[in-house]
Amino acid sequence: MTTIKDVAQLARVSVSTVSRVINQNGYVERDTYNRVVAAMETLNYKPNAVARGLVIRKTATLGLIVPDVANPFFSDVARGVEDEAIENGYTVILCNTDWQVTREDMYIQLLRGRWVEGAIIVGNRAAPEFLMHQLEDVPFILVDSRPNQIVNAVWSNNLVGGRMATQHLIDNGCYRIVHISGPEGSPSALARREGFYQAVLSARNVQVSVVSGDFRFDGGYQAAVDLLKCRPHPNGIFAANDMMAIAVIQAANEMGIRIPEDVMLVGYDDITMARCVYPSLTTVAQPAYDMGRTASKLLITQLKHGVSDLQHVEFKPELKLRKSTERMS
Amino acid sequence: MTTIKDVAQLARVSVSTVSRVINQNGYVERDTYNRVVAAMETLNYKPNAVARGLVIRKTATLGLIVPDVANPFFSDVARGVEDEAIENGYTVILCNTDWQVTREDMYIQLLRGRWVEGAIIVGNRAAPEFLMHQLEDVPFILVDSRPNQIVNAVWSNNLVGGRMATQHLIDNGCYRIVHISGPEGSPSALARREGFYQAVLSARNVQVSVVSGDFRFDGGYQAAVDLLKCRPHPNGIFAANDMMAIAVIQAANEMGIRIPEDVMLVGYDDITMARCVYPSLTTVAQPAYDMGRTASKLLITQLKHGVSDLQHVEFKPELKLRKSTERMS
DNA sequence: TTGTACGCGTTATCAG
DNA sequence: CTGATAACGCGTACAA
Repeated sequence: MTTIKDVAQLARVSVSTVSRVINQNGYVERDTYNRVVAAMETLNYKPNAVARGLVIRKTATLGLIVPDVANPFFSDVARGVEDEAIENGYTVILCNTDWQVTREDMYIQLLRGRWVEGAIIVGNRAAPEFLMHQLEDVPFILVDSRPNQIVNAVWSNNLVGGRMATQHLIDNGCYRIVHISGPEGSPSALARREGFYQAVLSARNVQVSVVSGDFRFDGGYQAAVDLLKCRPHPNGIFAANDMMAIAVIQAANEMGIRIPEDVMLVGYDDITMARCVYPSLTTVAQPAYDMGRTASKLLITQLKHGVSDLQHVEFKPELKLRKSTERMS
Repeated sequence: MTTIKDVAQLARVSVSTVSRVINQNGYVERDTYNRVVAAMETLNYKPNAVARGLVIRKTATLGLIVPDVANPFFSDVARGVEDEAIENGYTVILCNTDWQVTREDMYIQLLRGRWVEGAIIVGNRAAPEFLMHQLEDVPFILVDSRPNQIVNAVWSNNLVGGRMATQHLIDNGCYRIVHISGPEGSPSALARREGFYQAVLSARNVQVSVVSGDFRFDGGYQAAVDLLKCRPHPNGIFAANDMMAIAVIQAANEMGIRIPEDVMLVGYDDITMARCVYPSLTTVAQPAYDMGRTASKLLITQLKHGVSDLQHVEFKPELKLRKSTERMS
């Protein structure tokens, strides 16, 4: 391990001089500068970010809390976050909560201890007030969360999205509609469900029900099998995300139930695969990568230029029409 | 910001005593212990991991370098890595290289500076010798890399996998076979391609060619369109990963080319979606999550119990037969 | 233009 | 059982 001291010794200067050339501040003569640079080279010296962080009280790291990176939506968000971060010299710590508030909380404590400069919290379960309290003075931004007026957030309107999806089923003549919802406590899942209720409430002659899923393939598959076993089975399904919708397709295929003839299906997220499954999946699109990137950018801007006004960026959900809701006749 | 000093003051003890109760080492009387705990509670004190890291020279963080977390294979690996890490008190820093060695190198430098205790490098481009030099004394493990005898690694045999995939096409009567390869420099892509060559070499009367892809949907799509425009177009395609294979399906569908009737298709990875696309995708499976988890565990074991022997874990690739290579007649 | 000395928040080594 | 005190590696007044 080579330290600034070793460099100083080799270059026959003091540590402060070395520090000056590293940070490009203060005056240092051309000659000494070169000696120092040479010394750093030969020693293959890398400044120690830990020690440095301790004194300047900045770590140049961000915490990223997502429910599950293995979920395509969140992994896209994560990629956006990291891309923006690294371009600005920040590093990101990855945390998976599986939608458990206890894990969310655990990670927040951990990140605080690690002195992250800011946090990006995706699909959070905990209330914003609670988060503010837990994070204390570390700035953070919510992604894919419930809208609120008190903390920074980038989101897309899941209420409207859920309504659009459901309305689309109604418009296509579905009258036994079920919603496979996301995990309890996922704000976006909640909003989508609310949108579902709003849409069916203003419709007439539709039977509706909601079963709970977990945003994962397996959970969606189970729900779908149970659902499609019923007689009569639903003729319209709105799955709270694409993973579960695709699971529905899988289950339907195996059970010999045709989509869209026997049951129409709408998903949410518009992950890459949505257009490649069979039948291709009608879904509500959200720009995952951009959402992550935007959140990261907003947070970093705040970190660099001091506290700013409350930032709210809203992306519009967009219904992508595909085969899974195409009327046949 | 509250420090150990504040706690000490409030509890009317010295910082060393507070340190003792935090780290559960040394003797401390029941009474003082309680006072200290109480003080920590009321001040909402969190030990500072940065300062702590500086003195004990450990940061309890791992670096995770992947080509692209947005790729389902790598995001599964990432999830496995993080799960094992957090259970052992480690935190992980996420890095995306897009298969660029310069970025790989950049991140390694960065991680070294951050004093990560170990690194997990997935799908690395750089040579192991180079990595050893760059990482110096920070232990690391390779995932999904080219087999070698000098560094720790967990991998699945991509050579065999590639051969299996290709042989399967040959066995099904394909005689104009093309391989859409992964990005140049991806070790797994290279090995799969080699497996492809081995298989076709021992076959007779097959025309073969290789076009280069990038492991991404868009690249695969482009390649597929170009390929399927040819007359006569190939009647067997082995795509180096599922994302590209699914892109092939998409392109074929759009061009009115039937799979498997007109062209058979094999992918690689067996991502969740592989069974849900239409036609369902024959592919070579690798246990992404387990690979990540195993790598993480091996690395951590080494970190905890000191340097150990060279570790090589090999997972067996497994051909999953599905519709995309089903003979029709 | 350069060097000295102190402090960042913690742990660890000693005395007591 | 407890308390000073010296590190850890680096940035930065302040002095020279």
